[in-house]
Amino acid sequence: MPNQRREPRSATITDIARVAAVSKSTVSLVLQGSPLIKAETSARVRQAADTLGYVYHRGAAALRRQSSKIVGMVINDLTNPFFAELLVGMEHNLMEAGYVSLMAHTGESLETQEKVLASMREYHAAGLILCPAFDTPPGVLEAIRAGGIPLLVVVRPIGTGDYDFAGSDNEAGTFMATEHLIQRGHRRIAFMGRVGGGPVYELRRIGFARAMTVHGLPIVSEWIVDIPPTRTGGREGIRQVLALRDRPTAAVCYNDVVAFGALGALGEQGLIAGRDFAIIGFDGVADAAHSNPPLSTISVDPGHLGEVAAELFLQRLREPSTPALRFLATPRLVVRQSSRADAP
Amino acid sequence: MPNQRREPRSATITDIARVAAVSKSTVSLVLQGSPLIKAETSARVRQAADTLGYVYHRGAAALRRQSSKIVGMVINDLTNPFFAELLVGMEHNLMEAGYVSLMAHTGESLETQEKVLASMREYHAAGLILCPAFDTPPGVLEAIRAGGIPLLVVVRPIGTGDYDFAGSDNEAGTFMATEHLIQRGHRRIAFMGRVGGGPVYELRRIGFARAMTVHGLPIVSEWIVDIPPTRTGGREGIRQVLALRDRPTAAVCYNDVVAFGALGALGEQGLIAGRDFAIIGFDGVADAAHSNPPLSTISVDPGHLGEVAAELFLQRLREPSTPALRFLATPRLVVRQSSRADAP
DNA sequence: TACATCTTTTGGAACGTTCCAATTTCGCAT
DNA sequence: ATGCGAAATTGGAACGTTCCAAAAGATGTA
Repeated sequence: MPNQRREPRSATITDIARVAAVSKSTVSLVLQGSPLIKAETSARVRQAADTLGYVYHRGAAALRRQSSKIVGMVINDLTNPFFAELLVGMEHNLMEAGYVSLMAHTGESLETQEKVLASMREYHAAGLILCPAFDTPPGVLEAIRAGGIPLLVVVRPIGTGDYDFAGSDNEAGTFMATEHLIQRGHRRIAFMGRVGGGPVYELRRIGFARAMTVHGLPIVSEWIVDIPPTRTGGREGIRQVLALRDRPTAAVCYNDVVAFGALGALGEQGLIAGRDFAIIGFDGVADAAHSNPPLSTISVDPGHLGEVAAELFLQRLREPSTPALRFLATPRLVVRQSSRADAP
Repeated sequence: MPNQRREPRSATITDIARVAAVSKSTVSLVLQGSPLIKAETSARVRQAADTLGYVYHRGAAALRRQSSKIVGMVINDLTNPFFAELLVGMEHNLMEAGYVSLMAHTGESLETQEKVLASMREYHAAGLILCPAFDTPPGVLEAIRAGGIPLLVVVRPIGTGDYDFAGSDNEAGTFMATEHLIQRGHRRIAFMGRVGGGPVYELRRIGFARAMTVHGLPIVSEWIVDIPPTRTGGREGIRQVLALRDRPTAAVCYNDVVAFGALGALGEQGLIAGRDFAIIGFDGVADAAHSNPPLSTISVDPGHLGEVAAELFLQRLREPSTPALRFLATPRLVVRQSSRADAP
């Protein structure tokens, strides 16, 4: 019989006051650790609180002082380990700072994103961290800003306004990735991602294209493979690439998840990445070190990015009216098996 | 200049009352959709609320009616896709039911778990869903129960008390897995996981052992490989297994993550899972379908398990004093490449 | 017109805190 | 004893809701 024996009513500050024979104001001060209260009284109050099994009512406190320790986190896709690791990093540092995360998952649906954002407003979060769903219109930001609530956008920029943002240098990343493959001797290189997949995609594709151009290599339009940015997409992409006449010998993937799909599809064809074909991903999720074969990638260290994002956010909370903060993680090339062999 | 232009003070029910020339009681009733209020008045109130940009203050409401729509979710390891998918499933159904998730990540640390549980109590969550960290002592449950707050334990049972629980039939799962390998002709089969890794490990090992025994196969103690239940652990495990004299031809892995590590390590040795060695995982995470090679696994459909868990929890909230609820997902054998070939 | 009944609206006390202003208590010098 | 400044404590209003009991309005009946 679980959840039986429910307390008659949980103890309040007033109950403590009665037991400790002081006023509730005193109790409040003690609980806040005020130096105004005599040590002796303070001890008595704490004792009473203990025996009553008192638990602080953050809701009531938040109502009175107009501020909460809740931060709303809106995440687009937790099944992508990149976002999971990012979330863990953010949550960790926020918790460290005494905040607690009201989390909502949008699954890339604009509709649910709209819904949860409204909901977070009702909970009077101290601020919002948003990993926007694909194609989030700038109006969404305006709506939040109009509410006067601190907002940090993560990973995917939205529109052109100036808001706090933490992400990574996508163009530099794919530039490095592509250059790495070129240095391995590859000349026909594919780029696999969702065409029109927003600014992140755009920048990554541009970085790819720039590296190709800089090294005097042609960019064949068929090499820009249009697939959903998922594992399935990656599989599909490799199938398309392998079917091309004059087929590429390497592929830069939009992200690690796509790359994982690609590794799988190669294996299916009896090919080994890093021997028969080169694959490089983007993000640097933990799994990349353990895939088959281990995946070369452009790492932005998602966990760390999350922690930095949290710091940025906390800074914003401390300083509500300071110019827009912006952080771009510098990506790092991590070479593993999947791109190790030279081009044929 | 973000977050500027902050509203003087956000509109309250009283403001609406003034504008609509009614009492705040009326406004409250309207907002609750009470049928008591005349349609005409109701419209007027709603209109006023709109123009004021009113946003409902859930905190205040929760304080007054002693109940909240917050559910605390304590998750041990989001970097394991199993838990990420589980979380997504739970969160989805809870949101559907109008609840919002206060999420905290413990990273398998008992200390932070203790801390976040205390914190959730302060937020007066309507209930708690706990994916316990490894080796969580039963005392933790008692503490929560003493607070009289509905609790659902997920995935990992704790001690012997009767509390609401949602998990899967672990023994049946590894039994199936092992039997599947045996039917493929394997006779020397390893089991890789963290020895002493709690009840889930125990049951999975027992299922494995039972299948071996039932089919008259010996269980060699060296085949029970002791590794951390992570990707790295999986790599390490395969290395150990391959080094054994009389080496096994197949391995049942504690979970999919271990299996992924195993696939990677096999590849490193130039071996292909499903041709040179058979691997089967446990959990059925989405990635399993896309690994290299695709991973055979005992699927409990984590997303679905999450949804069911949420339903169980909601039922508990509706019926606070009903006997302990218990759900065990029936695992399903999913055969993919990694175990497809027959034993040599 | 007066009364009963039903519908609609409302005052105000809660919920558990915080914090200002005011009060009491204390220690100490006169 | 008395006064006085500092230290310690306290009363009570506020935060934005809900909801009970009661009041007010509307409608119908005798």
